[in-house]
Amino acid sequence: MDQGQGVRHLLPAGSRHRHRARPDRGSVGAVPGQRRHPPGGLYRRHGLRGGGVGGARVVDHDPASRRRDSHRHSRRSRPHRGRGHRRGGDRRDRDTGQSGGRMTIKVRFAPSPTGYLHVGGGRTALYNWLFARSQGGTVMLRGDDTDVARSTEAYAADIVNGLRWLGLDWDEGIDVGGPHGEYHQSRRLERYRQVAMDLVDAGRAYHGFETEEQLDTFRRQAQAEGLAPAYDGRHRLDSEEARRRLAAGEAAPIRFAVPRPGETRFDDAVKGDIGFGNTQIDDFVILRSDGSPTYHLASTVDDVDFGITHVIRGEDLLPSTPKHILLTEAMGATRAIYGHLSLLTGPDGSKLSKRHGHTALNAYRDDGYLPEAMANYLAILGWSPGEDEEIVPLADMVPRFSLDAVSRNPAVFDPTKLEWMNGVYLRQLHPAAFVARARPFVEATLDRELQPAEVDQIAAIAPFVQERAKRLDEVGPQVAFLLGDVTYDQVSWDKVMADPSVPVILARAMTALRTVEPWSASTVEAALRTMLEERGLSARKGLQPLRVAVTGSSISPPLFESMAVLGRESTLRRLTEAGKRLLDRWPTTDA
RNA sequence: GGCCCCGUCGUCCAGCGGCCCAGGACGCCGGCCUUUCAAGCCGGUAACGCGGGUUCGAAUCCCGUCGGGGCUACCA
Repeated sequence: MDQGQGVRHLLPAGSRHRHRARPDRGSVGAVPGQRRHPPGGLYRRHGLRGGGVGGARVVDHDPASRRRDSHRHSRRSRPHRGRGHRRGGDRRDRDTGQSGGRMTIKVRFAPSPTGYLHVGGGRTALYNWLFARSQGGTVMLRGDDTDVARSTEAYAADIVNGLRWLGLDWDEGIDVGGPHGEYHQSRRLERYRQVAMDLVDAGRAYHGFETEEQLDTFRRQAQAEGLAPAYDGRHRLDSEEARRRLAAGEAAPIRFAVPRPGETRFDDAVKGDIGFGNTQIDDFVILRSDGSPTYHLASTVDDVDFGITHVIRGEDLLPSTPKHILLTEAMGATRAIYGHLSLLTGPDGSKLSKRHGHTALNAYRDDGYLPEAMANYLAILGWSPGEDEEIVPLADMVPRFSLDAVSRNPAVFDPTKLEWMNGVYLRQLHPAAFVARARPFVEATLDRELQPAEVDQIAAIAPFVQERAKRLDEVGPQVAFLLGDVTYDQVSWDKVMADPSVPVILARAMTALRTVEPWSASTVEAALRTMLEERGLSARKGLQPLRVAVTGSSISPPLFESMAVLGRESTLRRLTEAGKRLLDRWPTTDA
């Protein structure tokens, strides 16, 4: 077999040590012997005690991990995660799982282009990136497009764009190329087939001729008996007969022969020690009867071939991790370190999905969220930079990131907090940058491009919009009054303009404003305040009608600045127009 | 059903056996500021799921229980 070929040279010397248990370091409370072998609980937790006929036998072909197993520890014995421990020179070792030497870590984003980039996918990518960058490792972007029917170019493009938008980059991958040449799984089909065939030759996999009924019956029965509904290969044909049926032209998928009994365990980089009894793992299909690879095969082969050292992914893949480990080791390769991130959920606690609102990252971009805010929020959702800080730009996160500081709890995606954070980032923007970022949104509101003079007008009012906006898509409506005719907001008009004092206020304001010289926010303010005083009006009462008349809404940027930017002529025209509307007793909207 | 993961304010995070009648942030409530809306500032509300055990001492360790979630395909 040649499966190992693609990997061997990618694994630096010393990498065999990486599975060693991370030492219990320095914690006052650690009671080593006891903690490492929790009384009784461990096996029960993994379901290997009850009726444990064969008992738990570790089937493990990797000497390094066998050594690891000899002082396996429960997740509770994970090294302390406190701030003090996260700093300093020992962090690298703990994160990489190695206890000596240096290993170049390599991670991958492996989205499948069967949909838009999901916020959860973005977060996973972000954590991968943060981890790699904080460790001086490399990042790869792979296209897991084995599902030909559902994969599209458009989705693939959306994923690349979304990742870039978030501020991530990668050293090799589908769009940038790299030393491995081809990063699309759909173009590596031959390789997967070869691996599958080699596995068959080695007796680690077989052509499965079981019928749907057989499988169905098996699962139903297992379930009825309270056993794992994991197909155990009982209908597997001997290779002689299988060969015969194949030769007769029958198509059959290739299944991996899971060694049973046995146990597959691993030290998850975020969850700690996890084990599965092999009876829980079915003889899963690795190559479909049409010759295409399943996710398990393609993904595992690629992780091996591309030298991925750390597989950091969503917790939904945790139950299939033993399959990947078994496959990897059957290929003669060294397994990667796996780290499973808990899922993002909706307010109801179930996996984030469309019914919870937007799940596509691009929807947030279109709603006027800043990528900086999005990245920050996503990072904070499940990880804490410490120091009670939450506003931490991506670049600052890098040196502070640590995988074992990642939370094991699922996190509710809270758009409200995202919005708050977006406002914080919006306010931090340089005014010119704010205008530049807001411009497309204003153009979208107007449905046309902005003239240079209009951009200048917006720039003049922008600081006042910036300090109150939470999203970029609020800017258009806020500044629209500057760019064309006013549109009166019905609710505002009804609420403010009905008062009998309004016509007089409008008239006096016009008189006051006609002589203002020069025309500026401060002179306008002085003139209007004088007018207010003469009429004995409060600012609250006297200014609102002017606001509605000039901006069309009772919600607007500050009035004096708005008038200043609008200009005397337009301001007076709008006050006149509003007055006319009142006289006509025609207080409707369609201006 | 089986397996796995998870359980601190409504939400996110901190907490690593005494510094905790639990801290920060969002939200919410109240106040200040104020030309609207915001922003800002000040204050308040609110949590260790439950039961045992270990210990002088438990949010922290152990066991159990309950609850939530994920997976359980020739999808990924």
